[in-house]
Amino acid sequence: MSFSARSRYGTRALLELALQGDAGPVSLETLARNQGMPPRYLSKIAQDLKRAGLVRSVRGARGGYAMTRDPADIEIMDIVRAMDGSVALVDCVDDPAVCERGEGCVTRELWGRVNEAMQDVLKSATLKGLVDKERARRRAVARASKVAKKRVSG
Amino acid sequence: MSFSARSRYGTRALLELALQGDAGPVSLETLARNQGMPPRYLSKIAQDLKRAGLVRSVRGARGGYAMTRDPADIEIMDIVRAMDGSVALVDCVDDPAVCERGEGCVTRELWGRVNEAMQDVLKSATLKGLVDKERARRRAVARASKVAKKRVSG
DNA sequence: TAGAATGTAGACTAAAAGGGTGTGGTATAG
DNA sequence: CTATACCACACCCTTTTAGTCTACATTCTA
Repeated sequence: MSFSARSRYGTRALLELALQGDAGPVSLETLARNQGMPPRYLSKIAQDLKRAGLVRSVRGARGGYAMTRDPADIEIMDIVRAMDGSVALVDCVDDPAVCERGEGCVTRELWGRVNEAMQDVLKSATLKGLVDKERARRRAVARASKVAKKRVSG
Repeated sequence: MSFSARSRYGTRALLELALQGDAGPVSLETLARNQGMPPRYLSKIAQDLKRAGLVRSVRGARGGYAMTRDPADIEIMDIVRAMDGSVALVDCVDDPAVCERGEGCVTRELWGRVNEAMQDVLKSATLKGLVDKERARRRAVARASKVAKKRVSG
């Protein structure tokens, strides 16, 4: 029971893309380097993000990937779903037929509640939320290092 | 990202055990049969439940497994933890050292929130809760079938 | 006390999933 | 034309998962 590297990488790739703004497509190389991910693996992930319509690609020299929509309109849930296919902690939650125990199963109802709690967070968080937090964090870091320098030189 | 069979079996085993009440130990055979689980596999699971102190075992003829505490004092979280070791959706949530990105990672903070949401449900649900629901369900089923019979005969 | 019914221990295995690499393309800017 | 991208897809390795098998220890009951 854990998030796949796919989902985590996918989210970070999209985060990086959004951070880069609209200055033309960003290459896999850059995305991978900036976020510390295996470039070749990321290339597969990028394909899936593209298939899901979360990014578009530009081929050829100076190509790369770019956002297709406003980060505010991308729920993290969308990313996870694109990466892992489903976001169900237990199959029978989505598809009762999977289990002969069927509807009345009390444990299933429980897993369903857990599932829902998880998805609620995933749905309420957007890419924009991540971007804003990351920008704030970077500002804070920059400020702190300026203070540190001042202290050293002073 | 899904619950292991271990956790699900473990929970159902405990549920069945609690449903049986205090009429002496219940054998693996019975537990497995009543809940539709592979008996041999369940035997391993039962070992782990025992190691976690969630059940005790009685060896020899007419032996089996029995509860060690009030179902109201067993959180589903306890069971899942006993079965899967950890209940973290992503390692770095428990152990920051896992990831060189460290504290400031905004995605990590997000996974942490998801994790927490999930664990909240797992902690708030107790075995007693499951038992009560299952008893209620069975009563409802019994009532429905009585009505059906009446209708047929009447 | 024999033997049937039980749990205990741990090696073993088959299949799947997960994470990642490699190779040989195709498109496009300059 | 060529360097720089993406693209498709086969391949590989390791770990995990779910489950079985064998041999053994304990205890009830006849």
